[in-house]
Parts: sequence; C-alpha cells; structure tokens
Amino acid sequence: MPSSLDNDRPIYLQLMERIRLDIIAGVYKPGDKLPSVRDLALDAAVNPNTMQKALSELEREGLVYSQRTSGRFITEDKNMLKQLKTNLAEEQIRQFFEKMKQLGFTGSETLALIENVLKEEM
Amino acid sequence: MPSSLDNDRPIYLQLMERIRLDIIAGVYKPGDKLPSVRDLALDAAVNPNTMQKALSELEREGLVYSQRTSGRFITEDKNMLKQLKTNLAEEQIRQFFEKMKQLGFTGSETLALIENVLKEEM
DNA sequence: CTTATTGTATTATTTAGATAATACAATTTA
DNA sequence: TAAATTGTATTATCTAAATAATACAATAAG
Repeated sequence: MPSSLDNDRPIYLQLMERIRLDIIAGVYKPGDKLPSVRDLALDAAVNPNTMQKALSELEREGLVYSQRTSGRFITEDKNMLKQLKTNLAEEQIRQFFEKMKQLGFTGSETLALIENVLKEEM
Repeated sequence: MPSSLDNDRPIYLQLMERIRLDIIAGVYKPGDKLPSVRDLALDAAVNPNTMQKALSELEREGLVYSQRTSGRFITEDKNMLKQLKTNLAEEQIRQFFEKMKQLGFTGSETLALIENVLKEEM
C-alpha cells in the first residue's frame, strides 16, 4: 500500500486531499508546474490512472489546469486559494467540535482539553 | 443512500463508528440489549449482512458480546468504556491539530480561531 | 409443544475502485 | 527534423464492498 494512504477510503480522494493541502500550504505555489502524471504516480506509488483521476477532479475544482502537452499548473487565483484555506479550516473546526460533542464533551470541556494539550507542547 | 452515511468510506466502518459513539455517549448503556441485527439494519437502511459485519467487528473490539439466541449486549466493563472515550478524544484532538498544521496554522493560531468560534456560539 | 426471534452462515450478483497495458495527438526538447 | 514528454483515452481484469435471498440451529416467548 502506498505510504500515508489507508484502505478505508478511495485512493484518488486521498490523493486529492494531499495535493490540495500541498497547494494551500504552498508546497506548490500559484503558477507552478506540477510533475507529470506519471511522475506523481511513481512518487505516490499508485497507478497512473488513479493519479490522473485525482488530478482531473482537482481540475474540476479549479485548483489546477492543464495545458495539453506542456503540463499541468497550479491556479494563479490567489484569492481562491486564500478562500479555500479559510473554508477548509472552518470545516475542520466544525467537524472537530461535532465529533467531540458526539463523544460527550461540551464546547468548553473541549476547549479546556485543547489548552492542556497546547501547554504540554510548549 | 442511507442517511448520514457517505460514499467515501465502507458503510460497515461508518456503522461501527456510529454505534461505537452511541455506546460511549450512553445512548446504549452497559449491559443494554441491542436491537436485533435485522432491526438495526432496517433503521440504518442497510443490508442485514452489512450490519452483521459492523457488529461482529465491534465484538472483536470487545464493545459488545452476543448471546447466541437471546441477542447482543453492550459490554459491562465501564472502565473499558471510559478508557475508550479518553482515547478517542485524544485521537480527535491530535488529528485535528495535524490537519490544521497541514493547512498552515500553528497551534496558537488554531487556538485563536477556536476561541472565536466558541465566542460566536455563546 | 409450537412458533417466533435470535445470531450466524452461505452462495450469488452487482458495483466502484484500482490496476494493467497500451495507444494517440500535440508539443516541447534535443 | 526526430525523439521524448505531455495529457488523455480505451479496454480489460481484479478485488472489496454491498446487496440479495436464503437457510439453519438454538432458545425465548406464547
């Protein structure tokens, strides 16, 4: 199994998430040329078709665009990237509190737990 | 598609998570009898075989046990449940901060975001 | 005692996802 | 110009997951 991928979800979705994060985190910058489908597939140790699917989905989202034979590039729409980063963060926070609530922790209890964790790490 | 289930992960895993949460949150209490496989499957709108798989996996974890023909019951090991609740909470927190870090937020930045969200909700 | 309900097992079919193996057209590169 | 590289498309095969349709043994319920 490709490293850092699990069996619980479709691989192409996990690839999408990983690449999306790399774009947002600036590993790939606006306008950057991505490695070829084949190289990315090699890196991730997945079949080229699987990587192709992930990339074409990211294209549907507007995060990347392809230029027939010169390669695939990161969008130059920085505003879009900023917006996406904010949206993903909010979604993470929402989902996190939802899960903690299901486990039986109130918002304040969760906050207290988090503050403890952060203290330990500093 | 069964409500509150998605297509991104195997259904039996999602069922396991849901039931596990219900046990921890006290929807099902230690010693309680669970509805029959068939009834649970009806409720969740999934095939009985899928529910059976989820339940037998939860059994492997020790969360439930089955008594051949009288039904299936929640473990009475309250210590185990308490431990599990703590573990799941820690896991959630860890994963959350990991994701936020990938998005480019430091621990403090994440904390600040959270505090804002909590303020709004109170 | 009879019936209904329980967990469990079995076999078959269908579907999505992943892989495999190529092929092609366009264009960049040498 | 010739060769290599690009995204893309196609067809086939394999597997896990889900569904479907039953069946059985044990026991609880009437």
